[in-house]
Amino acid sequence: MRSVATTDTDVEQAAARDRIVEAAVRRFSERSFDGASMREIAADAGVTQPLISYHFGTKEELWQAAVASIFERLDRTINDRATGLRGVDDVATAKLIVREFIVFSARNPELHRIITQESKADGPRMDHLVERHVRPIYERTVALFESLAATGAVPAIAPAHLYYILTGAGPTMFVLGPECRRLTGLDPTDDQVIADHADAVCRLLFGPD
Amino acid sequence: MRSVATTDTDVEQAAARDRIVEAAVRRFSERSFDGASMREIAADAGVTQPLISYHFGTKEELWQAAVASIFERLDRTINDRATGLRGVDDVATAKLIVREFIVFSARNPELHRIITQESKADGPRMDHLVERHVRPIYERTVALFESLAATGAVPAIAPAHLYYILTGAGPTMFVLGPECRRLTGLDPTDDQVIADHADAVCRLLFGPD
DNA sequence: GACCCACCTGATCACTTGATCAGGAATCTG
DNA sequence: CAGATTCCTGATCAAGTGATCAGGTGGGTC
Repeated sequence: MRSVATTDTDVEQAAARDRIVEAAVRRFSERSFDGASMREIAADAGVTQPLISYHFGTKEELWQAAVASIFERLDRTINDRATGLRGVDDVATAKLIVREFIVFSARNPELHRIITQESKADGPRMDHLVERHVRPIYERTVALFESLAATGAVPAIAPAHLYYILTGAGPTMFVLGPECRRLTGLDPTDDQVIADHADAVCRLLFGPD
Repeated sequence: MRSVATTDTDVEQAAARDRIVEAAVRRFSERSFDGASMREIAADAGVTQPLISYHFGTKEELWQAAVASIFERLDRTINDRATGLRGVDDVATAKLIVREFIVFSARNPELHRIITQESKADGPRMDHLVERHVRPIYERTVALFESLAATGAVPAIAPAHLYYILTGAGPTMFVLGPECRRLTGLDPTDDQVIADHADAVCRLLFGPD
């Protein structure tokens, strides 16, 4: 006999819907929208394919749910960090936020993998991604860089360029995790490697110290 | 009447085989291996789909030919630049090589688009990419960074991290060209924008001057 | 009990995919 | 001229795709 609340198996406690979203994030980020099949995602989540249609309608809507899920995780992580730093020096806060962003990208490479896949060409998914999720982050980042540049904490480089330098230099090592492992011998999931990379990026952006 | 050498149309002078490779580079880089269909590529090249099988065998081999084509272009570009700089100061040469790499990535975003697609997960195509094309470039880049770091021209950051910082910070703005256009209003194919980005990256890597 | 409703599955649809095959057309070779 | 070779196409195949539908099951309400 089992506890009352669970269904029949006990390994799969999470609601099927949540497991589907998790599997979708994994598959979409690894294999791209076209490369990931709904049957694969379903099998990964331990359900059948029509159940995905039942919960999400189309593949497109499943993708949107998956994307919303990882961006929500990013927002929560950064916001928690920012509120925890209330009252601290602005420049020190910025450094820690940048560091938190890089660590997040290392632990959740799916986010930038999906962005990279969908933003290479115009299309409805790029549209959704940019207007619904990326733009707010971009605006905040640009504002941050502008206030930092005003105090001289960061080189006087146009914010748009700084944005792509940061979102390129920070996550790429982890987005290309398997390549990195093969090419350099470093383990991109290792905490020390992640810290080293965050150090390196921060040093280039903010200077040594 | 036409010249003797051409077939029947005069717009499509290039050999069909070359046009197929060009179309394959375009489609594979934009839509990923799974997302690009051979019929689409064929139509793009103005031929039929069985002709691709005739020239290249499988889709996998077509992909390899496309990849070889862009890496060849990169090698030629960098080598031409390097030989043209024979005898120039080492640090100055390095700066110009880095700049050339960024400009190339802006004009040929397909290369990093394909790398990003295939190196997110292990697989036969990642294997091919890394061992056949990326590793030689990585080795040369690491050697360059080590000699630069020895003279203090570049911060003392482990070469593997510098490699992913450079290959991230440089090309990302152009890999995500459509996003960049939408997000920032900047045109990532504009020569001035490209030069500004190369300036910014070089300034962070090599310091101001 | 009867009813409903949220959750889930097997079967099946039309469609696209990569691959294959037989054959056509032009050019070169003897 | 005949024969071979290269380049190319239409037709077709089995396999996999996303989507849909009828039905089934268990827990809750009346």
